[in-house]
Amino acid sequence: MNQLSDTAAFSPLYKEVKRRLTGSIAAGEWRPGEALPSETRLAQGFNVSIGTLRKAIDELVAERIVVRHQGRGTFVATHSANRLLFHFFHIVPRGGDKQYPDTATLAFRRGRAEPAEAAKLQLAPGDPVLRVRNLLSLGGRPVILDDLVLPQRLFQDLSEKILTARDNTIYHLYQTRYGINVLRTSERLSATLADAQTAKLLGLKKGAPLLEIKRIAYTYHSAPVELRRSLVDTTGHEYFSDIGK
Amino acid sequence: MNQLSDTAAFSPLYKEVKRRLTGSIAAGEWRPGEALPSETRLAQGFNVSIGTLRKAIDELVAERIVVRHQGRGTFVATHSANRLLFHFFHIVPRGGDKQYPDTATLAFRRGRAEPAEAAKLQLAPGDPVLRVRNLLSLGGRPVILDDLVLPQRLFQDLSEKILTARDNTIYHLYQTRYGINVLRTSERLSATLADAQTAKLLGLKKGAPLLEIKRIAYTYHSAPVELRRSLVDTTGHEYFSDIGK
DNA sequence: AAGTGGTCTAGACCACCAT
DNA sequence: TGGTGGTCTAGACCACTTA
Repeated sequence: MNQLSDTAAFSPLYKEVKRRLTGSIAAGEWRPGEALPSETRLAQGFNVSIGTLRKAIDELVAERIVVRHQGRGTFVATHSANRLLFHFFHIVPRGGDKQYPDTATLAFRRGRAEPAEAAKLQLAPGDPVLRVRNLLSLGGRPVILDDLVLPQRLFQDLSEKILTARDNTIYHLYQTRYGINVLRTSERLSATLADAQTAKLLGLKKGAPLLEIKRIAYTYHSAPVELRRSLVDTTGHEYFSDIGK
Repeated sequence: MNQLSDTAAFSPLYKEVKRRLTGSIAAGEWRPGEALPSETRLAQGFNVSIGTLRKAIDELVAERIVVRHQGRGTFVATHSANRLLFHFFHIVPRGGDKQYPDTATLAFRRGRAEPAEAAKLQLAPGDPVLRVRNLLSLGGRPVILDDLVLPQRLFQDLSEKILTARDNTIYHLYQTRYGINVLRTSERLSATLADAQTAKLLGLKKGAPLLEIKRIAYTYHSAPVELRRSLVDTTGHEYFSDIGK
């Protein structure tokens, strides 16, 4: 008796449940780190069986939108330092263990979106954006130069002070202060040569080989929220990527 | 009444079913492209409920070991050209669509595993290996130089003739001729500069920036089957990586 | 029409966590 | 001890493919 959804397009019941749950999370009904109601209660609330409710949550778990803890409950995923380190940060020492980067903000400016940037961020050309330049160090040595472009609209009151005062990752700041949860990234990598300015910042000679990473970060419903270009000195570090399983 | 597995270690019933299915597939009981028995029959065979059987297959699908087709059956996954293109081949034209590479084999030699290679391939140093050098072209221009190291033991009769006579991807050859199904890869990327020989092969100047990719390819049970080093001219192409969702 | 996978249900029991 | 998620069952019906 629940098979008929009120929308015109057909879709399985558990997809509809998943959509409503995602909507509630995106709307902030349960904040990151908070527990959802128990499966029994949610199933009753949606008027579906526990099996159907669980199938919906299975997919949210697979997409890392929520996390289950047996005996405790189901929680909205957060950007803990560990999650960043193991999920969105791909630079590791050659033959060593992962380590946390130290970030120094070199520049913070307001500007307007170039046409190419606007297209990637789904903005109109000329829309206001924030431009941030960070220098990341690993093991005390500068390794990564990051240039970020953020839609001003999504980060209303973000200032250099707020940015540098954070005591956690930048994605954690997006999440806690602006309710923006980065879930997915798309990256394009290539090799390039250091120009004079970049070489100086990274302590290299002009013309040294650098790994260039262009990233688009997305939140719920594949909405883009950040553009990032990284230049990496791969003398002592590498980018890793595991595909499958 | 099925809860008790005959092994000492506890594990859910569906994991045991999954393990047996993986074992049968790895043993060649059903070849790639062939259909498994229907879910009803499998459930009866394992003496479990259809739900439990489906949960086991769900995980095999997630790991791309099998593929389901509604109304037709469940099939052991194959390395179709499309699967390679969309799953294991990450070089795309800047701002263009994916295309298939043309491969030319430049060298085929027998040798012995260096210590570092042996460790990555889980061999003993000095074990016999095959060394293959391929030049891959996209849009008629050479873009990628590949150097492969393969354990001789896994590719008994592989010769330059067999390698170059293939009419499909190299992973398809592994699968059809040697029963080796590449499921997962682990890659490390860095930037480097072209030496004289590489520059000549790729039509570049010595010292041009190149993307270096070191890959280990794995089959069932995370057994390594191939070592690969790629040098990519990223003038007109990029490496892409999508994380999440 | 027959057979396959896909969805959904209702309920039992187990493993784990907090108290 | 009570509540949570995790596993397992048995069966009904739907959607899709093939003959």
